[in-house]
Amino acid sequence: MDTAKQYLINNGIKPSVQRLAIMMYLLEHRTHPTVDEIFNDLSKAIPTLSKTTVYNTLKIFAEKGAILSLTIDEKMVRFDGYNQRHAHFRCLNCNKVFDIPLNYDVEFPKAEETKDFQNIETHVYHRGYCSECAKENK
Amino acid sequence: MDTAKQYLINNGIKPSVQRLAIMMYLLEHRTHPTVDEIFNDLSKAIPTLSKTTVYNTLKIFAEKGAILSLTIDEKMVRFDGYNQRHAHFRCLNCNKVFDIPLNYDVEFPKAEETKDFQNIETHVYHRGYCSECAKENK
DNA sequence: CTTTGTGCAAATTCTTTGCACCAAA
DNA sequence: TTTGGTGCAAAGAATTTGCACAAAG
Repeated sequence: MDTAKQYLINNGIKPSVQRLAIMMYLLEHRTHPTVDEIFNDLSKAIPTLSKTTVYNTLKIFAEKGAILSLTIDEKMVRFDGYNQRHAHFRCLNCNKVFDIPLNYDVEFPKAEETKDFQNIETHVYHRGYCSECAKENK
Repeated sequence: MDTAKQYLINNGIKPSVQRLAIMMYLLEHRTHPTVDEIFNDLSKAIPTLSKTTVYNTLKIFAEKGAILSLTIDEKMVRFDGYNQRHAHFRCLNCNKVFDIPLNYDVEFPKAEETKDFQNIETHVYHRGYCSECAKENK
């Protein structure tokens, strides 16, 4: 709770009840939640919460670099409050997103054409079938 | 043209006028076009073309593995007919998507939790500012 | 006070669906 | 004729926008 508050301040984000709740939610739920999931869960505790605020807040968080917005899903954006290096895996059947270890260094290539590019984020995504769904598809 | 036709057949896709045109478009335009871009450009040559057909067709292509669907963009899906290993870079300012070289091997990790996962596709995405936009932001 | 955040409703945009028509085997 | 592809219009779903109100300093 205080950790989340400090984390927001460190990232140049003014804490509010809503922002704190959303940040804490992301820190506690490593499930790459969607806007809807966050909204539905937090609405129980904060009945006045609006989905617009969830959208606004997540946008600010991502812009300030406090969280990562994941585009691995075709339909909607997902969010990740986790700050350690890892890759993602989305199951093409059940659509769940998993964290998976990243054992190698992902470096931005120093090619001629891209040497003036300013790289901010690097993402590694895998798509396939998770252990559960791979079993069923047999 | 014949190449595209053969390519479709090899991937188990029955060629039609529309499908051929879309496949050729993707092979000729390495710009990771969106549905709208494909539709607008091809409408000139095929005035009866419908956006639904573009959607249908791209979906089939991606399912059969003939093309790659890219989720690097927050708003819409992009498509890539290129079949060699490479990574992508999206400019956060101008939103263009670039191909960038992939100099290292991206392997699926053999961790305990993911050992039964069946990996189908691996994507490496970068986000940042392209040379043009990095210059402007100075 | 003044600035900034919140939340409702409406609008926008991308994508999918239902269904009728068309084309090829 | 039967199967599968195409295309229109409508529906659906995620996200954004405009604006009024509330909160914090």
